[in-house]
Amino acid sequence: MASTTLDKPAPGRKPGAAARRRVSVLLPLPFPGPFDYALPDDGRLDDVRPGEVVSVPLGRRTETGVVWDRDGTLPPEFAPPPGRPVADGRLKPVIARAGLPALPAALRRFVDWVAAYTLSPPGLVLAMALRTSQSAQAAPAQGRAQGWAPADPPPAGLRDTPARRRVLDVASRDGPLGGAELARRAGVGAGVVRGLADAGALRPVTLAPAPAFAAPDPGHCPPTLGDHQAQPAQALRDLAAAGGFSVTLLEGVTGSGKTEIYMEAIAACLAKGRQALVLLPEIALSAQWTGRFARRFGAEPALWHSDLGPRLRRVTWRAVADGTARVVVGARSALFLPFAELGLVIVDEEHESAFKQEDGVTYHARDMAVVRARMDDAPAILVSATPSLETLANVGAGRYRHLVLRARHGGAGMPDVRTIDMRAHPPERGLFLSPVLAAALDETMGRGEQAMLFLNRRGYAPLTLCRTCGHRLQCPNCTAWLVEHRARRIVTCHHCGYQDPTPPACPSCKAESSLTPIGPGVERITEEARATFPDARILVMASDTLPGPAATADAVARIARREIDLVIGTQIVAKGWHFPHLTLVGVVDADLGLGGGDLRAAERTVQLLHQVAGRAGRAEAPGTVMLQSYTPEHPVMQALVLGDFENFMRQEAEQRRPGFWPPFGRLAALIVSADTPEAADATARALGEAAPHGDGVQVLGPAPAPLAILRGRHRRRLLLRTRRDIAVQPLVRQWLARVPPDRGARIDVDIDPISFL
DNA sequence: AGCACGCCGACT
DNA sequence: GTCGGCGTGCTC
Repeated sequence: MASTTLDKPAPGRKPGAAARRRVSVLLPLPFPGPFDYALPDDGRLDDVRPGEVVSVPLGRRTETGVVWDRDGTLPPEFAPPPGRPVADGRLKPVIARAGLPALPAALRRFVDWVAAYTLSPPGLVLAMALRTSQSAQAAPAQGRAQGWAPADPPPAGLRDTPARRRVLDVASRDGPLGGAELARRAGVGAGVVRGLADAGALRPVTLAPAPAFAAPDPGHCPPTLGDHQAQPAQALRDLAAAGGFSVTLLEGVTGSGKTEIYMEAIAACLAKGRQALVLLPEIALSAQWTGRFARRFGAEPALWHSDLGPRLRRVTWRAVADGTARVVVGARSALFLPFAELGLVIVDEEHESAFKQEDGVTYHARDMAVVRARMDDAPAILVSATPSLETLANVGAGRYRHLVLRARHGGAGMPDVRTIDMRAHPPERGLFLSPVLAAALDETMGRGEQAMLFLNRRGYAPLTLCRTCGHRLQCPNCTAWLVEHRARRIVTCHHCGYQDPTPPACPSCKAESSLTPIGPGVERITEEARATFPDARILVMASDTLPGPAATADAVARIARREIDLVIGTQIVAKGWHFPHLTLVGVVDADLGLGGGDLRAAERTVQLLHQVAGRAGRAEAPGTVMLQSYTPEHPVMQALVLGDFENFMRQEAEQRRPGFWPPFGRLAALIVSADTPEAADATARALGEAAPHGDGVQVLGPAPAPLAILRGRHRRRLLLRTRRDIAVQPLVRQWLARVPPDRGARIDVDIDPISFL
């Protein structure tokens, strides 16, 4: 964008007659670019600098925005088209500074980059960085506490008593303190302090607010590293100490000690006086992570995620900006914090698809973390036991460095993974656990060890069918079945949240007790396990049975205390939990997730099941993993059985390379949604006709989206695929410009789509 | 995103 | 005769 921050009056012209001095201000609203404002005539804001947060008039309201500068930092094909400049006479003046710390240049460049890459209005990206200012505006600058320091020189003729002596000693030794605290530490009553103040021996001072975050100490409790860890740990320390942008993949099986190794990089970063950011895919993991961090560094990290309270959010945001928060651990939104001196970015479990934000601005936090690191000229570390093919391809191309931890910590062996061929060992009719798995569970619990059943499906059954007329319970708003949740006596849609009491009779033919559950969910597996193992202490872990991070942490603690014999869970159990007494993991349906034509179905299944398998056998007892499958010969099952992830990923790469599928090509998805199928079709057809074409460019679709109706909106999809050396953004931008906007139909763009629904 | 203006139905 | 529905358009 052409407008620079401060256009000084052209030399030789009279100020006033010349162009008014204007500033670009980016507002946290969905406009295509920043707006220009005049500096007020009184000169109050003449020294306003890029990044400063200001309030400006917009229409008849007042908005908070950021003084913006964009001096050609984006590659031209990424830069949004410049807006028409507004005539000087129509400029409104900036109202005032908002009293917030300025957004650092690296963050401003990052906001521009993310907006250009994701084809989002930059203001909406800025909104993520300002997600705190609403509350910051409301609250006045924090009130400063009153404290007392010894008067120097002391007033003449001060009566000296032992109590007064102690107060003055404490005040000079411990620095200025509040009256109550001073009295407490000196072991005197409040009257003594007041007396000294009245006598002029204590002078009132304004106390700096206590820092909200204690400084972590890199030397607090350094780990004793195993032989296999020493070298990678040193490599990461060197990287963080040297600074400068780089990306490193830290790969190591579960239990190889990846966390303690990358904490050494954090130590080096801290020692260098810079801040570190750690991204976790799910905030439920942060409790466990925070504990480890505190043991290593003697202080808690700052936490950042979407449901922090407004007060803590504000305090944290400011502490990150002024540098008192040295280490932040958080979810993807932490990428947009105003770090004063960011020196390291870590993405743990980098393969997790939870890093992809799907609503609002759609971005992949792993990829944007790398961009953020580049903006701050800092190293990035991607961590995983099962790295994504994208990251492995970057390693293969020499763009990323690679550190591999081979051994498992403490000498524990890798779990023994086998398949159970469900064709040869079918469960009894109406049941879902094969006799082989049931026997293994029985034996494990008989030895006093813990077992786990994994099934990535919530509820009782994924489909409910009427035996009389064949009717299936379907969501009224989506192309999806209603899932029965027997414990809550409801049927619900997992896509839009619709729910209804479980109908007593078939809604179609009115036949009584004719509705039959088809297939298993965790609730149904739990029912089966209760019947098979009546004495076992069973705990169910699913997102709808664990209402928050605290409940999740409590469940994990109960398992660790051996109050549970059998854990039955969905996705949530796959996370990096430490279960020291768990020795058997049974995967109820290992084939689940392989169907459905998703580009990454196989990769994701391997990653998920490997992660689940990693819960087994961490301490002395070796673990066993049993995969119930109808296709045990499938490459996914073989990769898990042989533990040969590397070979599997190589094959996966060779399947994607010829068709230029990611990571060997680029994708952009266009999702058309409208109230009626006709409106959706019309816009989808118009997009299809205006589709870009050329060498290395291909458009697939339009086609009904797999979820053809979602939340009552009819959806169509188009997919743009290009060679890796062709950027999709300019193509999509021009493409959309060729299609006239149609009221009622909406087009959402998803760059690098992960979900194909 | 707000907040206007703007032109068609049931009410004091 | 008005209050009010939310459709379209604008905000430097």
